Amino acid sequence: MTTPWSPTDFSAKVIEYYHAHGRKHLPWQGTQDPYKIWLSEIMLQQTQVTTVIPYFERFIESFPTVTDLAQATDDQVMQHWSGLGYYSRARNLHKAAQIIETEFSGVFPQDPETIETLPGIGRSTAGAIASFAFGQPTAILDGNVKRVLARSYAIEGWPGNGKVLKALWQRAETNTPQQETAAYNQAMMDLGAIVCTRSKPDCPDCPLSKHCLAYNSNSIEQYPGKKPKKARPSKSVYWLINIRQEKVLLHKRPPSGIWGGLWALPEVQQKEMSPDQIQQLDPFVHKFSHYDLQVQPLLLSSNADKALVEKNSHPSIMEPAQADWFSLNQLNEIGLPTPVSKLLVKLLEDS
DNA sequence: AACTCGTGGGG
DNA sequence: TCCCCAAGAGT
Repeated sequence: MTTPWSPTDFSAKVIEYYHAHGRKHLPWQGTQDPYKIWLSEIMLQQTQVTTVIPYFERFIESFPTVTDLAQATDDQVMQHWSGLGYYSRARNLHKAAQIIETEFSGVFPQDPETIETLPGIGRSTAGAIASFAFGQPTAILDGNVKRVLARSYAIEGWPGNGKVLKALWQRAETNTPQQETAAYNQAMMDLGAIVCTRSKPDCPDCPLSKHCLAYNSNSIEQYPGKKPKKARPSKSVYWLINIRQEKVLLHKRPPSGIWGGLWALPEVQQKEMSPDQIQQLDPFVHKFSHYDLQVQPLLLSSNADKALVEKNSHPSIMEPAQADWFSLNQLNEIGLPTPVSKLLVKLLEDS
């Protein structure tokens, strides 16, 4: 019977791993600038490191400080997030930058409770910023830490479950050391990303294997518990492609809902145009994590009734979407959903 | 508590 | 190809 790690021995092993093998040269490391650390933490939410790196570099180049970000337009910010997904992150980031400017005189708050009041920053992200930027002894609990803790202490159940999450936070708080917290937090994520991976973990080389309850009971695969799977629904829509004088008509999507704040092709559920006014392009399926979107792109001929298009493009009369015409160059200055961007690029290549 | 919110990597 | 899920947060 294996005895579990004591919190002090656990954190000592983890910190030792940081000095020997931890990641220290990612683009947002080697600085204590809270703005850069904050930006990286937001981009890294549910997004892999290799995906984030080029977005982070471009973003910092265009908006080097929180003041630059606060003063940027919505479209500028969304353009820099285009393709990264979870666009509420970008809208909340922009809002938070303006709050920091107006309510905190441009100075990033240091205590975790205040940091967590900013939009888009939850408990774990607040803990990460407070420890990395300000050296505070705050705990984090991202996917990596959840996996390492669930295995080390054989914490059963899916982390999305409230009780399981509470148990994981309890263990995270207990094990987070008061000293060298930043090194500990970074190393926990490094262990999860490099050694304690979700498939084929490298237990023989893990500094925590000696007292890892899952490893020593040969039940690594049971931890963390898996998310219950559900059927993915499917939606069908038409996208209207209306090109006049080298410009394409786009609509700005409302702030809430899918692709909020991005410019997309006008979308309708049914087509009410006569067949001679439209050309059906190749249909395709865009797969989200929670549903499939079946898209039938419709290329409108130049004599199609524009008024009809406009009418169909506004599902709600109460809240008409913002619409505008964009030239090819202007498409680089706004946020576009990935499938819209791909479709337009393909269309322009063919013509 | 359960659901929503993107996209891409890797098995 | 299909499926899981990533440095989670908001509602």
